[in-house]
Amino acid sequence: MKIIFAGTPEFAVPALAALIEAGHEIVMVLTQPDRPAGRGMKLKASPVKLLAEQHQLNIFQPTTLKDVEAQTRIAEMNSDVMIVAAYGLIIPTVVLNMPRFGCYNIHASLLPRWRGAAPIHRSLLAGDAETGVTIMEVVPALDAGAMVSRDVVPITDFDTTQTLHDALSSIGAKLMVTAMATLQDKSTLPATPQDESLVTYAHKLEKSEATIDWQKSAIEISRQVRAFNPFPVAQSMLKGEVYRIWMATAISSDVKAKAGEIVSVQDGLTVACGNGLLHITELQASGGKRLNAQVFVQGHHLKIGDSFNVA
RNA sequence: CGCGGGAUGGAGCAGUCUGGCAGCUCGUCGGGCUCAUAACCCGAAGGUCACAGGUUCAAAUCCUGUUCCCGCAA
Repeated sequence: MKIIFAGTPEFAVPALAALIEAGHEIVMVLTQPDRPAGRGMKLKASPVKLLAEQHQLNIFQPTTLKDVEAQTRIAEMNSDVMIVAAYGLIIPTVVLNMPRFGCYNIHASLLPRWRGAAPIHRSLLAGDAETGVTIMEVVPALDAGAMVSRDVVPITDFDTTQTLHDALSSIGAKLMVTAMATLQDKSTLPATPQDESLVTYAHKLEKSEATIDWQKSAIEISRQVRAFNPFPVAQSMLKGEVYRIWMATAISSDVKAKAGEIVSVQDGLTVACGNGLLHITELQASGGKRLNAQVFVQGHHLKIGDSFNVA
């Protein structure tokens, strides 16, 4: 089939790769314009663009899809279907209607739960027992289209946004390839509408949510740490320095100590919370690399009784 | 040239301000203790202090340039 692929970050890469592998004709790849990013603020190409370049695909990076010139270029493709995976630009209705079989999206949650920008983070933060991927029709309203297929992934106490992201993006790629095979075969894809009464929204992460409040329970803090790995990373102040906490698990315990206080430096770092203890296994000092907590302790001379700022 | 931190035996760090014997916590190797151990005791090896130049009687330390790593911001 003649496919237009619209995606930007790493999440979308496996899907594009799988569609190429499946033998579809990718007539155009839409991705966000190169932006200044990283240290030095050099222009940086999106992960999807890098893959598209490797396969010498037709790349299009408009700043907006609202102007007629961009819309004309897309219309000229005479595509069968458009696939959207974390593209990041609003797609006007006129563009949604261009491909013969319409427009399909890969979304990293079990819709209708967690529509919106940060579904993986929010499901982890909320302590959901499971998450997943949904393939659905793209409609003008945000992530509100009828659902074509889905797959469920359990969330463990050791999952992070990183691990779920990787798992979900590869599942999404498989589901989309299957969906496209059905569409090619039957020229139609059955879809069931979302139950509007179960809708929740996954709002974008705010930087201010990254600071740990040690008065919360260890379970909540552990979720926060894992939800914020690999970005923007949970952090806390100690002796005037910022430390980024990369990985931590909750321990239930009766140990009495003030919230934020270090209660053990054996086998990593253990810190008292409002309820229970947080066992930190990986962290990073400013200017330093992320380190296994045991190794970290050897050089940083932290003592029992040292305390992180409570919030 | 967006802002800032860093590079020191295999790992993580101190020492740099105020120039004067290369240190700490581990790891590794050897020995001891032990029924035994990731425990404890004794000992040893392991360094171009990122690279290049400069100042000095003397540079990890002060000055100049370069490379690489990290955080912020986006």
